[in-house]
Amino acid sequence: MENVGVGMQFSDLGQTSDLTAERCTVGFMDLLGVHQGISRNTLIHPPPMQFPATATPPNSSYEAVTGEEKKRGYGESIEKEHKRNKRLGEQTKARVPKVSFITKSQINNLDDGYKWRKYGQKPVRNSPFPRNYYRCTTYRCDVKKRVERSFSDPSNIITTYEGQHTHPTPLIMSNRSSFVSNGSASRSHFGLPRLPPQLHHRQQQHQLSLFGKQEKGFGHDDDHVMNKSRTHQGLLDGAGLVKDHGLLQDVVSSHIIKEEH
DNA sequence: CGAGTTTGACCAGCGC
DNA sequence: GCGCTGGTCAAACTCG
Repeated sequence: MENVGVGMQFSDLGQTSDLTAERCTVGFMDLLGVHQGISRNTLIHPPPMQFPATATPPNSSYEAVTGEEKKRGYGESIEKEHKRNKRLGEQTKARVPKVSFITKSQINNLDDGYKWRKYGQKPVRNSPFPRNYYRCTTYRCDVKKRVERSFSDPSNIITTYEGQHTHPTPLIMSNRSSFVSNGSASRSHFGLPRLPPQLHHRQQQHQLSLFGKQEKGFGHDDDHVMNKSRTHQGLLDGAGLVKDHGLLQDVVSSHIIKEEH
């Protein structure tokens, strides 16, 4: 598992301080109110699922850009976006929570437990990879996300979520027994990516590594699924909710690079 | 047939 | 004013 160092700048109410990646992770978890069942080695989960559907996002803003990205101009684009958002924010007085993070993955469209509908695609300046625009398909939920592949490191997926879900994740809404008792429960119930066959095995191994070493040694795919189900039960709290909010599976290595409100 | 994707067109904001 | 760019729309298309 890769754990790229993150040079993070955390600014909250005017205070700015440098944080290590570890501190950053913990801090983010604090912000999200997630403390239990996550080891320090656990990678950051995609944020939108961290926010309870009705919760107010953390009242702070920070940005974290990997040194590499900053060197190569990504930080600059964020600055521009900051300016733009500031402008728009001043105009509208209704700034939407916006969270960006980098995910290391071979696939573009990670299944984070929500249903997304693609509504646009644009070529990115100075990048061979297009930017994709998605919108939550749930009725009256206006959350959007942008997904683009990092030009500096094509294995990095830059995802930006905008807004807050007005509903629980489908993962949470689903009946616990339906996927605990049924080994063939759909991947979406677990928030697992529906992978193309050629990527399936690789990604699955990647994901399994997130659940601990006890997963090693299960060679058969069905065993993978079944044991993954069991492992997931370990991630379920008493109410049948997933402690990792259904995201852990999606993140091979992700780093929050920005959040703003 | 419904849901999702693709893709060209359109619009607004910004910089020059 | 004009061109560029990011974001969105919507018709056509694909897929299950």
